[in-house]
Amino acid sequence: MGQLEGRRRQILRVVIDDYIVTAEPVGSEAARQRHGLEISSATVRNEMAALEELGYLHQPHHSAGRVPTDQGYRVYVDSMVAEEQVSPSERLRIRRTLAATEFDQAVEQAARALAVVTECASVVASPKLPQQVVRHLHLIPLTLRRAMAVIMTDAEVFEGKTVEFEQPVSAEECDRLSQEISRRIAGRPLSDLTDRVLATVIGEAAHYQRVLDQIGRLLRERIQRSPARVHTEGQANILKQPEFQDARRAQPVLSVLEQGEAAAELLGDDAGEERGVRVTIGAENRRDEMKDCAVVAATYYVADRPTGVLGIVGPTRMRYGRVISLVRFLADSLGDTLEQF
Amino acid sequence: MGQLEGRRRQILRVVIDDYIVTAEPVGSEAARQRHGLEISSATVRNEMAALEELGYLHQPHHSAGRVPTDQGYRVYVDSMVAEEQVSPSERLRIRRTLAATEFDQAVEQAARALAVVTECASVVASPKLPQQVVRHLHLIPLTLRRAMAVIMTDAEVFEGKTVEFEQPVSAEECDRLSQEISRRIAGRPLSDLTDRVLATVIGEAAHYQRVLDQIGRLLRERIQRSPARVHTEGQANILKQPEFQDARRAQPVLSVLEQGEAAAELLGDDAGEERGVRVTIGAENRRDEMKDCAVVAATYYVADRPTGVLGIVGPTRMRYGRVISLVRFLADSLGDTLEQF
DNA sequence: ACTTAGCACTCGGCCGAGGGGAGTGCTAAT
DNA sequence: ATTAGCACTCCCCTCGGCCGAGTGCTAAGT
Repeated sequence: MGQLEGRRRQILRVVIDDYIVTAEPVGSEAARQRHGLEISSATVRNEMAALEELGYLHQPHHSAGRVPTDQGYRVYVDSMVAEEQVSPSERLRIRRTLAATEFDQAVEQAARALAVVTECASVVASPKLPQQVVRHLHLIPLTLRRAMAVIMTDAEVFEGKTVEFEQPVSAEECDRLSQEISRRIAGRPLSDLTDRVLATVIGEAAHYQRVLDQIGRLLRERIQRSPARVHTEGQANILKQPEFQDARRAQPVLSVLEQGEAAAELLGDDAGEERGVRVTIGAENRRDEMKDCAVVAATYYVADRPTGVLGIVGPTRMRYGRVISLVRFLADSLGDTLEQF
Repeated sequence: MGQLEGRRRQILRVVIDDYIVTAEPVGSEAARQRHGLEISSATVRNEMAALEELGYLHQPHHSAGRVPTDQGYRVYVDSMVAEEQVSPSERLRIRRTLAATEFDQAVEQAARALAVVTECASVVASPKLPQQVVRHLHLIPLTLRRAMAVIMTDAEVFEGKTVEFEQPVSAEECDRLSQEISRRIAGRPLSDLTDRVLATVIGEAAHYQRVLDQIGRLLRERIQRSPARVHTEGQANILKQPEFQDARRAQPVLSVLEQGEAAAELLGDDAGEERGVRVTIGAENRRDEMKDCAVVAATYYVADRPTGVLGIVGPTRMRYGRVISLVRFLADSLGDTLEQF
């Protein structure tokens, strides 16, 4: 696809810049005036016609101004958007918010902060389980024959099914057992903990075999269903956007956001190996409910391991420069915060 | 507020029944026909005018049909709505869903189920902290000088701030300490655990004083801020309602739902001592963003102690009969589910 | 005294026409 | 290659008129 050369490029940029602010189709004269172009509106018109031909702009109807297409936004994001620095005061506010949280609320707070500053809906998919590293496992005795397993990883604490003992186990034994197991599995990623591994973990404690089996099963189930905790905030922000004034247009978008897994997928929770901010525009999204939305997402890292993914969902007409910076900043901040524990 | 006598009562009921289905102002003729009244439309008109005078109905404009007022819905809910039984197949589906969950997901699943069956937004405010009973506390060693406290109550597991030791503490010591503390505080409600109580809990272990202080502080903070975990589901359902087609009308409602505490308050998380289902209609709600909404809520009980509150938020025009039954059923089911752990 | 038929009236919603305005595409001149 | 000029297109808003649903009132009926 033809490289866009100087002036034409500039005009595309101007149109998009303008549209992002006004949410109205941009006419040739408006574009010229508002951005101080030194050429006549007729020339602008010619260029616009060419840009439409090339698929970067679209005309809602004959004799209306132009509106960017997904493809238009694509080249805008890839090569023309100026990243707006996050202001120091904002940086500070966000850092403070995160610093004040407890471990289990960091993810939630990050989502909230992101929603507030971007004025979009935010999604934070907390750690993909298989990659989390086990830190500690503890069996909390419920009765003499039952206990609940609580597992702490580097990124979250979760509790799971209760496990049953074959014979009564005292609280002290529970502790010993927990210690034993913890010591051996700590530091391994969850995905390592297959049955085989667990089986060899405690060779001697044969009569705890059943417990281990159950813990193994519990872990496996968790990992497979991988119900990556997803926090979504600021869904109501979507309704503030002019393109979503009609509830019927907004409804499918919110529905997808409400399904945690679907939302996480939008952020690219699988392909999320690459560093940096990913932008997915309109029809590029897998879900076609999202064809009028753009997703800006980044993977966050704890101790240099990709740990989770976070981002925002808004109309394709968004302030990419600002949003991209913010998403990057929040990914970094959340990573740092989690790292401190 | 004169008692409504026979026929007038019936007409109010008919109007509301009709409006709930059609979402259109109900005219005298329509009311008469669709519900087989044996009187003429003129009589119906007279009664309607009277009902309007009394404040039960409202006329959007001159020569339009009638629409129920909050007060109209109030008497409808209090004395005329026929509670629709939850169908056995639905009961079964819901029970199954809940039975299949793990402890930490029960609340979430309940919210989801409620949203699906009522087609409204659902809110489940998990346990009010002060009343939760401590089951176990465990210190997970992070380093030799830091540990994270994980507390399990009868209704949830939560982790809290890290605590710092004055001198190195081994993993085994951590366990002993956890045991010690757990044994003494287990069975008490969280609200009991003031500093004084904690101080006397372990008299001898003076050099752990600092740890206890920290745990005390942690608990107190948790209790005071009482960030009752709130799960909201089905927000997008609001957008399906004809009264919320305009995003500007829906936006404030969704905003409130997104703020967990605000949503929980709507359900009456404080006054929630009384058994049974509570219905709050339109302007009765504390938040005036909710003036077009009704809230149907119930407290759920674990082992006969009020534990949390759950309910739905929808337009005032809702199928109260069905929704009330469903909310009651889900409160019971969730209570049962939590009880099993 | 209540009910009902009849009727004039009111109001929202739905055209269809018409004017204004923004913006285009084309052509011809620079 | 650029630009001024111009006719044209289409949206949007408003206005008037019409239709229909529904009312309130009055007068007659039971």
